[in-house]
Amino acid sequence: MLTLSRCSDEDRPVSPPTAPYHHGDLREALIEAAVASVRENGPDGLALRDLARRVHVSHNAAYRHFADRDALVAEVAGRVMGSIVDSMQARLATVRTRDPVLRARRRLAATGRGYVDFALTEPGLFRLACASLPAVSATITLPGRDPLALLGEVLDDLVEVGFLTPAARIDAEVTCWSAVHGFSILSIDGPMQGSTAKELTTALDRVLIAIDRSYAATTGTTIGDRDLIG
Amino acid sequence: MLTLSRCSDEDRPVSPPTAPYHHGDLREALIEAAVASVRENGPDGLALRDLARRVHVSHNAAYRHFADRDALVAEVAGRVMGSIVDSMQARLATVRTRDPVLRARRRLAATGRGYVDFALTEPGLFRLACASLPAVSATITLPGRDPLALLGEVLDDLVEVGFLTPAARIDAEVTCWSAVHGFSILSIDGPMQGSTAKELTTALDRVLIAIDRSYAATTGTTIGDRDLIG
DNA sequence: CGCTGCATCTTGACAGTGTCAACATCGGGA
DNA sequence: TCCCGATGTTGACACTGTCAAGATGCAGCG
Repeated sequence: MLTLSRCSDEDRPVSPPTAPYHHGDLREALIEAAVASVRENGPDGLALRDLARRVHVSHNAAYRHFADRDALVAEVAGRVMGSIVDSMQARLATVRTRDPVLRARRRLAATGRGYVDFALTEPGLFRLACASLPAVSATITLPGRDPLALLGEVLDDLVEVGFLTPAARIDAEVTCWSAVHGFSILSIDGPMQGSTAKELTTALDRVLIAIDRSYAATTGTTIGDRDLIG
Repeated sequence: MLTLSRCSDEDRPVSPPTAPYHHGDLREALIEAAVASVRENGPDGLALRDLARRVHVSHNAAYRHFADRDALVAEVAGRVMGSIVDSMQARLATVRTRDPVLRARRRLAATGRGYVDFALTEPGLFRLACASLPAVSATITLPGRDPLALLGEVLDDLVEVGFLTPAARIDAEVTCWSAVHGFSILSIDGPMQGSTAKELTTALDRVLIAIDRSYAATTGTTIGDRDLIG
């Protein structure tokens, strides 16, 4: 084997045909490449030099657009947060119930389902978002792209329709987010990995029911355990 | 600055006085060094070569005791799990209540408090355990060293005293573990980082109360919201 | 007591990574 | 038109994990 012939560092940064010296939008291209890479190889597989190769640009070109590696992953993590919001909203859109109380309760459950949907569908990206959570929460999350904010709105509705006591509303984000986030982790990396989709669904139902029941107790609302399912 | 004078690779692996060629128990020394390193610099700061320097041994010596880096961190993560169990048990030991039902409920809360205690006290080690959760759950966790198993016992007690319905017992580990795990994450890396100890305590109380209330509802037990506090 | 086998540790090398400094190139405003 | 600043490139350095080969010392056997 030729020892030096394939030093990957010297990979031609010469672009494919018709590529100008200045890349069209290198910043965006790098982010997209990063998303693809994390999707395939998980957060640990992310390497600036590898991204540069994928985009046909020299290593170091990224430094014109990101201060360092962490800045890049923070940006990607921010986008992932946005995608999580999308996933939650997709589930929210499926709630058609008219009755205000039941509707609000089902919307809370839908929020959780959407969150877990994303974790199960994109485990690599989800792990990245978890691992770089400090960086993300340091960043100003764009309005409408923050899962916790969306959760907060749904919880507010729950108070408005009288299902949730204002006292119990305090720190409710923590409880709810914890439940679905923890469930996601256990599902993709913990003892529940390898479970069938059906098993996961019913387990998640139980978690969501537990939350619902907990809040019903604050106002003394009588509920049925299958209210949230269907 | 002298450019080459400090190539750290050539750091003398010559041991301090009185060190034999064969290290006494290199494996254990490496693990302890790893714990110290993670405690200081977090999971990402962990480097085999750095550990070797700390223990005054050449790089590569670790390979006689661990297949690769991942094996080392898996071992460390396993120990961390054990420490988490210790922390939970420390809290369990403080529950002195006689009344069986209230005792079982408080033991569940104590379990959660112990888990969060560890996360707040040792955020670096806690993050390592989270990040390498897949590796840990692949390993056979030693009996009595598994947080989930301990949680399971406490939950069984809750059924025995009639506070928790057998039906609600199903997947209860997931709900409970998710709640405290998620709370820990939010506290050390999420939007709650920077909160005072008091704020965190009352927030955790609310989470634990929500769980308690949820389970009380399954058997129709009437409870007071301050039962778990004090 | 001496020799030999083997687990343990060391040396040396290679590929890969992030990051800094210096240089090249292009496009748009004076 | 020219020049300057943004963008991209080249080259280097320190650091990492990991493999292959050699050195070393203990333990057990003759």
